[in-house]
Amino acid sequence: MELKDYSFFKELEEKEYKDIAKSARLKKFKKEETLFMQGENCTEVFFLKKGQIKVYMQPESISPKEITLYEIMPPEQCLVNTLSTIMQNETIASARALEDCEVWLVPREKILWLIDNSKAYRNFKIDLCGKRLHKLLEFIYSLQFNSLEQRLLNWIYVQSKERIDITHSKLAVFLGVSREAISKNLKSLEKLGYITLSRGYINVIL
Amino acid sequence: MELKDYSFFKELEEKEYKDIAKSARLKKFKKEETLFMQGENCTEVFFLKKGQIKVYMQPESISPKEITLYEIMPPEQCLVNTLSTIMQNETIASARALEDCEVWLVPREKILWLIDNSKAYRNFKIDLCGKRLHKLLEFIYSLQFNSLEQRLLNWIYVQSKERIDITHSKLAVFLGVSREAISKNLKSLEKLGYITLSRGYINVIL
DNA sequence: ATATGTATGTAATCGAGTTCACATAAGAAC
DNA sequence: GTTCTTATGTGAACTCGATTACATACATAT
Repeated sequence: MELKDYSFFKELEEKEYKDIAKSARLKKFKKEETLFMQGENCTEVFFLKKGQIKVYMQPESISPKEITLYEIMPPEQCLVNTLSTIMQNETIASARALEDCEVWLVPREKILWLIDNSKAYRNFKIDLCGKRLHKLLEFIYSLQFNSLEQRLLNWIYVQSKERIDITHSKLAVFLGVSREAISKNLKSLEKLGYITLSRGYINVIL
Repeated sequence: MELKDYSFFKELEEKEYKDIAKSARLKKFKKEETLFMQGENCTEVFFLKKGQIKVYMQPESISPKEITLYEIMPPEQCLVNTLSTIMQNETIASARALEDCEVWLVPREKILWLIDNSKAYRNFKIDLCGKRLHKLLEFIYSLQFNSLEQRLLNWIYVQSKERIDITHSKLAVFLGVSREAISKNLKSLEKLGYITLSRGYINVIL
């Protein structure tokens, strides 16, 4: 996906778009590389060209634990990154490349200009913000009220694939629980007839 | 707090402000009354004149359980309410008056107009959004990584009062846990020397 | 001062997830 | 094939909070 393909640029005049495009720098991130860390202050907004990133939090203590807040692919943008950039404060979450990524970095001033001058960009951001907030609240809801079994089942259905390639280990990190708890609950979902399990993937029974 | 006291109105021309003020209707909510329920679609944005409201989620099943997402007082606005109004979708949370409230309801069109025409309002909303998101992520963090004892201690310090008037029961509903768990953990914080407990209030030891 | 309602303390039991410690199984590499 | 690595299964002990069921303490009204 090219920079000009972001819907809101269509509304801009050629000159204005060029100005923004010129200010953007393209950066590549290898799989597993960090885009930003919690505690850092973002100074540019990411426009994903290629790849997929995930945004997560880790406990203060050094530990392999983490919990995934959300994952992003083009043409989505990261709300945490945008708000940290605009507000010039520290992010509370981190972002990591899930695969090799290419990203345009657009500096803060251009984003501020876009917000003030592009209705399309404003709408894009409001929409982003609305959807992200909704999903974060759903996330809080599930942490608070759903059993792990229910969270797993939701996760499986959200994938909307018949075959999901993932190990129990990775799923455990994703959901922020132990691997054993994942194995046990998946087994129980298998007994209930929702899925069948194999090494490295899950088959969803429709 | 009067409608005209909201900072972003100062930037508007008299005529523009009058137009918005005219469209707003003042509504009173008694303590405990519901401002909106999860599943509803907000059509107006709340401008709190007086009082305090809380935004919370409840499980689907009928139960007295709930978890508080945040509380609001003038001149804050509710992000969930704003986004539901703008995006015309269902809220995933509910709001209730913590005390007798007075609220101006400003219709959707005026909010859209403000976003497009008032830089001050935009900044107000971006700021609101940034702060709220930050707190929601902190909230997710504490649900995921902190023990109840730690969450309690954080809550106590956030109050930044020497004497906090609250019952264990209300605190339990607020944090979405059982009253017994609150009593036990408060007792343990008392033994650790952080607080002293009395009927109806907590004294924080500085 | 006594009665009443509400707040708080506490103990027993249960359930869900963690941690630790292995056992076993499936692929990949040799 | 055999070996090695990684994924999965499983059990035991443990922790934390939920639930249930009371006991007790405090505050106010009468």
